[in-house]
Amino acid sequence: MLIIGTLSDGPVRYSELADAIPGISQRMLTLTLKQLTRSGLVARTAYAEVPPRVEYSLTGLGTSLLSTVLDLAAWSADRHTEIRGHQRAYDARTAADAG
Amino acid sequence: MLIIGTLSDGPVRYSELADAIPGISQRMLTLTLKQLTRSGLVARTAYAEVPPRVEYSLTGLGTSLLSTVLDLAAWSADRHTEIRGHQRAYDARTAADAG
DNA sequence: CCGCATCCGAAGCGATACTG
DNA sequence: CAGTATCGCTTCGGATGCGG
Repeated sequence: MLIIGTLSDGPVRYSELADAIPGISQRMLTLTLKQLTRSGLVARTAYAEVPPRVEYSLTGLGTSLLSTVLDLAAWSADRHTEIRGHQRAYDARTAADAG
Repeated sequence: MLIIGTLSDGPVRYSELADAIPGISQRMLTLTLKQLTRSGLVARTAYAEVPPRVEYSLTGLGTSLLSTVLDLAAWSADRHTEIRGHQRAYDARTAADAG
């Protein structure tokens, strides 16, 4: 989902994806990009240059998923604080039960 | 996501969720329900009966995510065959490269 | 010089057995 | 019925090496 969202503005390089999605491991990024490419949501373009460059972009199929993903991202951003509050309250309640 | 979608029609029992989501393990179902409850998306209601009964339902916060989740489910159902085709083509190409 | 395959210890999962 | 505790195996993250 985060990868799809990051590709919304056009082609993005591998290292730019890694920077745009903090916390993702190199392994997971490579693996997920491979799955997305395999499923036809993302296109991979390698340029035979020095230094080497690989760009990933959304296909038509990938773009058809974009609006839903952006909806989800907006929902997540809007409710993030509220959800955090619920989690803190829940954890406090759980800690109280444990003590 | 599948849990949210399953709860769209009203309260659902634990075992009904397990039946509605084939392939999910007991562990993952319990763990995910706990996370959703902790985040305030799902409410857990236990009835002191024999046999015991526990119902899970969407909160207001959970319901606010429902439309996006249903969009995603619809997209998934619509594009499923197309995506499978891409995967098969990709695998055939990969196998050819390997051989 | 970037992108990514590979190796290793650690964490997570699914299946099973068991409890209130 | 609705979970929790345990075990074996898969998968993950981080470090390293190499092809293009």
